[in-house]
Parts: sequence; structure tokens; C-alpha cells
Amino acid sequence: MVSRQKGNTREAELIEATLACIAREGMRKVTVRKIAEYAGVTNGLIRFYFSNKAEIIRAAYAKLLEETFFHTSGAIDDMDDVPAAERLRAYIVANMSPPVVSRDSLLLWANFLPLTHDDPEMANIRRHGYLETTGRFVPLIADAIRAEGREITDAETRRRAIKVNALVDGLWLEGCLSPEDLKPAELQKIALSGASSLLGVDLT
Amino acid sequence: MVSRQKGNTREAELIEATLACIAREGMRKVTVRKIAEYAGVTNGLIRFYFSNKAEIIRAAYAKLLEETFFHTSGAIDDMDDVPAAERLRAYIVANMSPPVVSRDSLLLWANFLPLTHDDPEMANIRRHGYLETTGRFVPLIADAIRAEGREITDAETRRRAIKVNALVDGLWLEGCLSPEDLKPAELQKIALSGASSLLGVDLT
DNA sequence: CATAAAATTATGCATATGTATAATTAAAAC
DNA sequence: GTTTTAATTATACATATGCATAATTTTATG
Repeated sequence: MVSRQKGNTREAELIEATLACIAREGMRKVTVRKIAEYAGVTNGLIRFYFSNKAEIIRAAYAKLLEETFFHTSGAIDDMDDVPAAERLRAYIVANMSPPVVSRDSLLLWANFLPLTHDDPEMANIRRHGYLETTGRFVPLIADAIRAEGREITDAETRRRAIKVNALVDGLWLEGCLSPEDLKPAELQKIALSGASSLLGVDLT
Repeated sequence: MVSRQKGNTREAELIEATLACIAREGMRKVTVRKIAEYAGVTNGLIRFYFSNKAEIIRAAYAKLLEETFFHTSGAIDDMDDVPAAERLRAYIVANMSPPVVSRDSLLLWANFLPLTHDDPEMANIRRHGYLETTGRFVPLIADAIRAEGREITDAETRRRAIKVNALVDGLWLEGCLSPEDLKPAELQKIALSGASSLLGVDLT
């Protein structure tokens, strides 16, 4: 028998194992037995920490979004004193760096997405995570433009944010899918130069 | 018993049923019995047209990519005499219109993606489809810029194409995920205005 | 050290699933 | 109109799977 651990650690290990299993095998091949195998544990244990399979999948999804939030928003947490353009720049770079940009990241995203369309709880986890991530662009962009003394309406800010967000999402896709063609360094350059064009603000 | 049909029609029906089943239920809930049910047929029949489940899934994926190609590249097929900027504009608009932009489209894409990472044949289908779709931006952009008398290197053209492609992909994501917030008409305006900024060519 | 509580394994069960094959029905050929 | 052939259904089977529960082992408590 595997050595015992206090509840919290083992639970986190099972969630990690779930993410690894989904990324490597795909959601359709994920079984409670396989998750247990990834964690080096027997299958019955999962029922001790989670009341059913759906619940551990949900917990893994929430964990994934938290990780992403940690790596993106975390990059500008202590930058209140820094010029707005530099904060925006750092946020974009964080979005274009591992582990946000990685094969696993995209595979996990794709595997979870369909679940958010028939499980209302999964839909809530997604909504919450997306508001935290995507919503950050609006104030960053407004600040960066106004810091240059230019005026911009809320409606126009929203449209610019949609564009920059789309550029970053699209580059994220390409970067995850073709890591040989688009390494992080080039990805970051392209994102910053593209966002500069879209906003009329020099971020390079 | 359902009335008989010649091989080709029934086969196409089964493929359509597979796509509908994947979009509505998700890959993990797709079974040969459910596909048969969607097609109004009994399960044994699938084995008559496809040697196993993986094969009908592959056929459905190929069909999906063909449809997308038909709706995007098809929009500029007869535009050889038209100015380059207008061709690029039409191509972008096609990429920002239903059925390319739709919930089903994104759900199908997400459900298939993981399969392209462990089934080599699925990987080939994807590679083939992506070359046809994404690769079209490069010549369109080069033509549009040179039509204005401006010079541009191949390397720079590639970087611009990556940006425009990313913008379009990202807007596609947002448009599919939040059809209430971003209706096709606005999506097209944003895409054209964004691409104009990225290329320095007026497409609006 | 004995005992209770928590963590982990082992086992069982009902159902779902991919696949194989036999039986049946409808269309085609002659 | 009978026979052949193709299309479709029906049935069967071995295995995988989610879930439940009993048995066992480890840690904590007194």
C-alpha cells in the first residue's frame, strides 16, 4: 500500500493525476482506474475523496484555470507603480510563455470545453475563469492609451480589447499547435508588435 | 426496416449523423449505437460501411474540414479578376460567417483535436486541412500589399500572415463561444478593421 | 499498548460498449 | 418469377467501466 498522506496532499495529487491523464490520453479514455494508476494508487481511493467521476473532473478543470490565472495575472500583480504600457506588455508576454503556451495546455482546454456545454457546473467554472482572464485586457488597454494623453471611449476600448484578446488567443493556438514553427521568443515578439499595431501604442 | 439506399448516400448519412452526435453529445458519449440512432438505423449497419469506429470518426473529421474549406476558400474561388484587397476582404468575411462561426463548429473542432494527437491518420487529415485553410493567407496578403505598390519580403509577409491568421482564429473562438455578445456582422467589422491595422491596408 | 478513526486496498455488480456473425429483408439480375 | 446479391436487422460475447461495499492497513488517541 502506498504510504499515507493527510487529506489535502493526496487530494491534490489525484487532481494532478487527472490533468496528466486527460492531457496524455484524452477525455474519452479517462477512467477512474486510469486516474488512480497515474497517481500510483488503487481505484477505490478516488471515491474516498470525490463522490463521483464528474466531481474530480470538475476539480481538475478548476485547478487548470487557477493555474492559468496564476501565470498570467500573477505576472502583473506587483506592478502597480509601473507605467501602463509596461504592465500591458508584461501581461501579453505572460500569455505567450510556457506553461500557458504548451501542448498540454491546449489539449486540456480542448478536452474540457465540450463538458462546459452539457454540465452547468462546468459552465460556471469556465465563466468564472474567463472573466478573470479575458476581462483584464480592458483596463490595461484603457490605461495604456490614456497614459499617452489620448482619449478613448469605453465602447472603443472594448473593441480594441476584443482585437488584442483575439490576437493573443489565436497566437496561443498556433504556438501550442506548432511549437517547432513558433517558439515562445518569436511568439512574444509577434504578439507585442501586433498589439502595438492594433492599439497605436508602442509595446516593443 | 429503413428503406434501402445506394451505398454512397447511406454512407454520407452516417457521416452526417456522426458529426451531429459529436456536436451534441461530445466525443466521450459517442457510441456506434448512438450514431446509428441519430441516423435512424440499427447499429450493425455501421460495420457494413466502416470497418470500425475509428474509421467513421476519421471520415467525419475529413468531412468537417472539407466543409470548412468549401465555405472559406469557396468564397474567393471565382475572384481572380477582382482587386487583391477585395479578395482578402472576402476571405476574412467568409471566415467570420456561419457556418464557420457557430457553436457546433467550435465544439466539433475541440472534440476532434485530441484525437489528432494519438492517431497518426487523424494527424494527417488535420495537416492536410490546415495547409489548405491557413496557407491561403500568405499569397492573399502579399498580393494586397504589393497591389499598393509597397515592397514586402517573404519573411515579413509570413509574420503578417501569422498575425492576421491569429486575429481571425481568436475572433472565431470568441464568436463561437459568445454568439450573443459578438454577432457575425460585428465580428466581420472587427476582423476587417483589425486586419487593416495589422497590414496597413484598408479593407473596410 | 490497546483502541478508535482515518486512509487505502480488494472485490463484486450491473450496465455499456466495440465488434463479430447469423438471420432477414429488399433490390437486382436473369 | 425465381435466384442472387446487396443492404439491414438481430443477436451474442468478451471486455471495460462507474459505482458500491467489505476487508485491511496505517495513523492517531487515550
